Amino acid sequence: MRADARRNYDRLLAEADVAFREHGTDTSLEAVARRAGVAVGTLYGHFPNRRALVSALLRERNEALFAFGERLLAGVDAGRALREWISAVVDHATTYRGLAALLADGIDDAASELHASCARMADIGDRVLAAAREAGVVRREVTGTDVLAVMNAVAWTREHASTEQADRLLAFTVDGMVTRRLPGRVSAT
Amino acid sequence: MRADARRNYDRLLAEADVAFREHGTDTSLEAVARRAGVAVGTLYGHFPNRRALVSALLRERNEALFAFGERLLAGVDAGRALREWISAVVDHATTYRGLAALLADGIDDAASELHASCARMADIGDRVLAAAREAGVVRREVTGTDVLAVMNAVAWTREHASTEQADRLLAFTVDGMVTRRLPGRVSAT
DNA sequence: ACCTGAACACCGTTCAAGT
DNA sequence: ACCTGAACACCGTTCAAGT
Repeated sequence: MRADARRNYDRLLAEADVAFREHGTDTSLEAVARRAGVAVGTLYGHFPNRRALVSALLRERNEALFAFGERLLAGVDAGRALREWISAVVDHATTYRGLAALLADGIDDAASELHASCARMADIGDRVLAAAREAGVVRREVTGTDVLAVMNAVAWTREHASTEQADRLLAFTVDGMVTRRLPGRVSAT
Repeated sequence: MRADARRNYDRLLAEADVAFREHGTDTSLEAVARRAGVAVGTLYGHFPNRRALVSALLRERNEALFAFGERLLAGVDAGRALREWISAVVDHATTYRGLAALLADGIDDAASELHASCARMADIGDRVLAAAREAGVVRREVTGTDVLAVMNAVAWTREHASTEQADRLLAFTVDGMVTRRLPGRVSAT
């Protein structure tokens, strides 16, 4: 990669991060290019579409998330691992407004640049869930896609209501998935 | 209202319904006007913005929903009433793709054309919830906004995953909100 | 090998001019 | 009282022409 290309690539990523943080993933790509001091064509040269840009921005963050998941799997408390995994993914899906929708759609669309990381997330989720099931802490009918569905729904609720409200929703749902329940109190997440 | 104005108004509503059903609430208003055989300015004359158009389309549907809610309140089984109310609102919020987001945002935005109907929905929800609480079938910490949050989250999940998946999510969440639980089975909704 | 920027097709919204 | 359609400002995406 040529030195100037590298510089443009980095600038585009940096400005995209700022814009996504501020206006969500639906922000204008033209504006991103403008703020990066680059022609639109340059942006499209590096990132064929919006998802590719999002995907590139999430790269390191994804690695950290997956590593965290593996660490949870190596731990002992399967019930706690499930809760913490869900929380971690929700946090991740909340990085930019609009990201929850991209991720939810990415899992079903093999052509999406986000598909690989979605699949990886699903895989870790399956294993965390399997461990929790084996430990007898989740109901047997809970599936991996159930877990994905809660995570996305809760992330979306953070965008459209509040973090607090989303966490309450999460608490009730996890409680409905869990085998035992503390009497009279929503279980902590 | 002049006769031609009335005709344009009706045509716009009809075409908007078709377009919203097909492409969601984010569809092009220019295209709606075009298909209605009317200039864009005419559309804006009748409906100052997208929400006003959605709101007008939902009018009768809203009335039916509210009437159903009142009927539920007059019934006897408070637990069943809560479940049915949630289901009914989820169905309603699923009329057009993108509607769940509009409704979720509408409750907090007093200036939104959808705010009044959102408030009405919230009010009925509060009363249904109060009855369920009095009957001892829901946990005491469940709030009216918790109920709103589930409904919106589940409606959104219908858009981005599937009706089946959304209904599973709903079942788990309601189960987490409910006082008693059938052993080993997700309760029906 | 990469960048530029004009080109095309589309959109939301407003408003002077018409009837 | 209502409608028209041009006008303005914006956007996504492509691609011939440059370096």
